[in-house]
Amino acid sequence: MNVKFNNRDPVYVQVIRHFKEQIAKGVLEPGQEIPSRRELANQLKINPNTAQRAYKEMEEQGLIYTEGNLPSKITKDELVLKGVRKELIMEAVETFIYSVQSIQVPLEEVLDLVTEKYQKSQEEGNV
Amino acid sequence: MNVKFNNRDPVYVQVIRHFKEQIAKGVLEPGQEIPSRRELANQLKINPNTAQRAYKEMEEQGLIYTEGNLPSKITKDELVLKGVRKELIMEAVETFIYSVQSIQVPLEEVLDLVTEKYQKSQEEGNV
DNA sequence: TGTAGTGTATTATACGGGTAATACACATCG
DNA sequence: CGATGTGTATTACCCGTATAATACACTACA
Repeated sequence: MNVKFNNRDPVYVQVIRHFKEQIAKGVLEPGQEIPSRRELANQLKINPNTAQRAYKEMEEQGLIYTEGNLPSKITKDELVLKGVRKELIMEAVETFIYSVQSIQVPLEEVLDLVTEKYQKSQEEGNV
Repeated sequence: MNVKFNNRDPVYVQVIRHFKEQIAKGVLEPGQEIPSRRELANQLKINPNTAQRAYKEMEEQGLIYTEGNLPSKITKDELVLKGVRKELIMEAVETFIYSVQSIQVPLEEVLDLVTEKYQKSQEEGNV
C-alpha cells in the first residue's frame, strides 16, 4: 500500500482515488478482500474515521461491498469495474481538453506534447 | 468579464487562472489596464478582499504591476508573458499524463481519445 | 466460552483556508 | 477643499476537514 498525499484534496478523496486506480489497473480483482478500516488507517497513518469515510463512500458508489462484519471486498459487478476505468479516463481527458482549449492550443501541438511527455515519463519509470 | 467558478478550488486561485488564460490567449496585452480590486469584485460578485488576494499574488508573480494608487496593469515583460502560456500548457499536460499513466492507458488510446474529444468539443463551440 | 477483530455510529475538538467587514493612507479631480 | 476611487492592511468569522475518543453489535476462532 503506497499512497502519496497532496495537500490540495481531502485525504478521504485521495484514498478513494487510489482504490479506483488500483481497480482500473486490475491490481484489485473482483471479490478480493481489502484491508479493514483500522488496518488501512494503520498502513496509511491516517485516522480510522477518515478510512471509514472513504470506505463508506466507495460502498455507496458500489465499488466495494460488505457482508456482516467481515473485511469489505471489491465488487464483482463487472459493469461497475469497467466503468471505473472509463470514468477515470474520461475525467482526465475532459479536464485536459478544457484546459488546453481555454488557451487555444491547436490539436497538433497538444498531440505532440502529450506524446513527448508520455514517452519521457515512461523512460523515467514514473509508472 | 466572464468567469465560471467551481466549488473545488479557492475563488482567488480561479481568478488568477482566469487572468492567466486571458494573457495566454493574448486578450490582455502588455501594459493594459485591468479592473480595480473593487471593480473586479463587483463584476464577479466576489469579496473585494478575494480580488485583492488574487491581484497581490499576481503582482508577486510579476504578472501585473501597480504604480501609486492607480489601477494595476498587465506587465510589459515579454518573457513573463510568454512564460504564462507555456506554464499553463505544461501544467495541464503533466497532470494529464500522470493521470493516464497511473492507470496504464496506452499512448495510442490516449491520443485517440484526445483527438476525438478535442474535435467534438470544438464542434460544440466550447471555446 | 471468551477474546479479539470486524463494521458502524456518535460526539467533540482543533485547525486552516477562505471569505467577510472594516479601516487607513493617498491621489486624482471636479 | 472635499468627495470619490485607488491600493493596502488588520481583524474576525465561517465552514470543511481531520482527528480523537468512545460505544455498540456481531462473528470468527482459538
